[in-house]
Amino acid sequence: MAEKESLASRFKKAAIIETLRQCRMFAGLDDRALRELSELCAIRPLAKGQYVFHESELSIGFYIVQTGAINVRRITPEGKEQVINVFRPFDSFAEAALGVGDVYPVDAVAIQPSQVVLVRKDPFRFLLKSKPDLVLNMLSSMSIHLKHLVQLVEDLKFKHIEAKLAHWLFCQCTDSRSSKPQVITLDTTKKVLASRLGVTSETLSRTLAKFRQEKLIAVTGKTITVNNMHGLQSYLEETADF
Amino acid sequence: MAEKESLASRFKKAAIIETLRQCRMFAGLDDRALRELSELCAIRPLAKGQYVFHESELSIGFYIVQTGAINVRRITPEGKEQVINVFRPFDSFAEAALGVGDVYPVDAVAIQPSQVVLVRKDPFRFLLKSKPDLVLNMLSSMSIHLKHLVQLVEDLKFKHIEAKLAHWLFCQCTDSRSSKPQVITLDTTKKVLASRLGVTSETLSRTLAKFRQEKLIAVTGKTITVNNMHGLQSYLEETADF
DNA sequence: TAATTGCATTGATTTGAATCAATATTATCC
DNA sequence: GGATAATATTGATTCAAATCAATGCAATTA
Repeated sequence: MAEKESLASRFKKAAIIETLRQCRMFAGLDDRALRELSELCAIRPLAKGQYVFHESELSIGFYIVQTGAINVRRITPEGKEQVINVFRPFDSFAEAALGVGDVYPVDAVAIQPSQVVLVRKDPFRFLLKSKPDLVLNMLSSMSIHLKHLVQLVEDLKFKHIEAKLAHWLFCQCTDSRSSKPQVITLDTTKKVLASRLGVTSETLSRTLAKFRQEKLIAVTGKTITVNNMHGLQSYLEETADF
Repeated sequence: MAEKESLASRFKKAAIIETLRQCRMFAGLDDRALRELSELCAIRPLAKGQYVFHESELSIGFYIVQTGAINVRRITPEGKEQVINVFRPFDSFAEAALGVGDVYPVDAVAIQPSQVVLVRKDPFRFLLKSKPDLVLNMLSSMSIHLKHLVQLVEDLKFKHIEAKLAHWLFCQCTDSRSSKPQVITLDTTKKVLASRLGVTSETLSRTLAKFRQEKLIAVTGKTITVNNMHGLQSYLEETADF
């Protein structure tokens, strides 16, 4: 009996650790840190329509969605606009509860049968206090993630595929000012890269061919050699149409 | 003379403390912590159109809006403006400057006469070590920022403008499942919304007109009333996975 | 080795959004 | 208030990328 419970408990803990690992806030932490963190977590199963918490309720921590979907209705401090956010697996919500403010300023309700992981506030705070390197890891990891997202947005916002690709290549190069050839190795298929740049694989293929013809790059399988970074940059400055 | 300066200085410090107190990142910190924090801050008054910092500029810290409004954006190679976000009083921006990156990845410019509080990077880093609550608030702020960016990417990744706009409207609604009309109030111009969705203002205008003709929405100035959320959702296609 | 499968390249055609352009409409400033 | 600028709508045209389609290539498996 006790053995069975222990087994179930261990299984739950593993599930919590996996959820934490996939959450943006904890991405990049090592297994030991995640295991320590999981000690202060709990799983809450929720029926459709069930509240995770109500507005003005005393906050006990923040949550990460494991399965299902949670609808959080916020009221911003200044304006009256009520912005809804639907949180899906591995999204965290109610992070504001981490502050010393002791009530939730929002409602959170499951719009599907769901499971959420509760990260208890006080033990979390205590853990951070005793593990300064954990803090630095989290901050730097989130900062890097933010940077990546900003860059992704930049790539997507370029109008022409030539600029998107040139910008992406530019950002992949370790030394973008160097005039020496730089070798980039794709860690995914070209299909995925195309998707990342927001174009079809055919269009990416054509653009790589174009750059190849202009001797700006050389492509062999999954390696791209940038021969003329300056030439590529001209696609960033002006999309001069000939 | 010295007394006058001291008086002005004390007044400024009080203003900084009040700004810090109202900023999400520092909400709930006690007066002593705020006073300590204010020691590493400075006030910068800005004329309309004046830059807080330029892209690629060496970062000296991050900022909190005190009064006015700051437009964080980048200028495309074609010389067009891409709005990342408009920050209003007590919003913080350029927190990414705290990470390893030592330059600002964007421009920040005052769109009204404004005042911002600069939080200097190096002394802040030092302070973090001794103030765990500071860390908690930073974590929550960054986590929320991440969520916003992820949503922006989602908007941009849709292929058709109809899907982008439908998705955006969907995310703005207080209750997306309700069949009752939902009212959304734009806090920016339609130009900015168009930029956010990655299209021209003309295209946004046409798409709003299209949705209006189909009786899905009603538009009056800066308010959009969603009459038929279900009809809008039919415009959502499959989301590209990356 | 041939056969299957998934990825990549290249061509022909279509289409959706950008651009160019003209005109409303709203907001801002003397 | 009226003048001026900024924003918004609508139309005609152009163009870049998607789509449709065929083929090539490389890796896995029998």
